[in-house]
Amino acid sequence: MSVSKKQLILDAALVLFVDNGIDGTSTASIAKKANVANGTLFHHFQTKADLVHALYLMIKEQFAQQISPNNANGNSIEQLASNVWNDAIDWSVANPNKLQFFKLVIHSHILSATIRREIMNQQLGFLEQLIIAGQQQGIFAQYPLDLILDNCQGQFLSVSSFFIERPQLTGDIKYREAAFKMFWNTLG
Amino acid sequence: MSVSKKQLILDAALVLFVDNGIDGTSTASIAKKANVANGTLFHHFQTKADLVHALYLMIKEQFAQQISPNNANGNSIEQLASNVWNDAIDWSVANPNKLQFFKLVIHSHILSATIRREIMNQQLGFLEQLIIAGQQQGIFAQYPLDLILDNCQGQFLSVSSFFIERPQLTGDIKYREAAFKMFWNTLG
DNA sequence: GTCTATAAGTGGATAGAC
DNA sequence: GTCTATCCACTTATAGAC
Repeated sequence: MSVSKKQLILDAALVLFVDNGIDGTSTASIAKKANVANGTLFHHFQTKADLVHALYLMIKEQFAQQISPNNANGNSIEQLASNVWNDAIDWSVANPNKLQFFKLVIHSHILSATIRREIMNQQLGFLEQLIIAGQQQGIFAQYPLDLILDNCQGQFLSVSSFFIERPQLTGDIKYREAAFKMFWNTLG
Repeated sequence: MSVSKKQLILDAALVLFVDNGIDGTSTASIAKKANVANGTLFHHFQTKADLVHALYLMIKEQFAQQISPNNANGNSIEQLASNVWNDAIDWSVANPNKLQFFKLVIHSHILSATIRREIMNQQLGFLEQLIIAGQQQGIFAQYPLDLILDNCQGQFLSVSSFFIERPQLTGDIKYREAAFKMFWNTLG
């Protein structure tokens, strides 16, 4: 067995959640798509909400790994911001289901409001540092940080979805540059 | 009877949808909260999806009425944009459930993808005109219109939610001006 | 139009053998 | 860990009396 049943369940769940919504996907259908027995699913995940949360944590880790700026030294704020933004967009386009799942989780009621808020904060930690640095250097306007972060998340989710729905535009430099420019202008 | 049963059902549905999600709300619970029999609900709305759609149409009409710029003449683009943006934020803060319901519908799978896309386009019609005018006057950058619209919707939904979750900041001029500035900067 | 009663099916979750 | 079999509460929607 090359892939664990637990992983098969998570993989099947992701596809079904994106296609039918989280509430619109039954645990039975997940087990069936994963070629796993119903009971096996509940052996690995106590409840459906636990499954959703575990799937989120798995994807979040992958996302964070791709996005975290690994060579911050010597780059301008704008270059750093461009790297982070475009890495995030690239990740979304390469993993459309995972980005869509993020959106589903944020708006779903299956996880508590507390967990959903925690989700958002964790995901934007790196961005927060960058904005604070930019404000200290006088590059960015002194808008309230919490408002900036919510605004940026809104832009990221909507623009990611835009590119996911139009794969032929992903490599279009005019669109890609415009997307970053709009994001960047927001901060100034 | 001052309010029709149909309206009572719509009112009850809105509250329950926002609290528990659309899929998380049963038709039985809607009927119960509306003090109406189960069968009455299905007399007025053939299916649950029909009820959701009808509720959306009702709210959309109210929103459009508040937002549509009624005195476009003689104002600068920036003044027009400010009016539209702040009217939209004011409406959201005054009708938090209705704004949250918009978000639920956009991300719900209960309505077909076609209808959801139509929803977005309709809601941003007035904004499209304003952006085109601004581009023609050279005030805005020549970013692709479809990308701008998706970006703006993302900003509006996230910033509206921000103010709804923090009512004490609604009247805070620093926050309100920052919110508009960020939106406005995006376009330049 | 409104009600009661109920159909017909699905949901998440459990028990217990292997 | 994995499976089969099953419980039972709940869901959307309908039938038919008033």
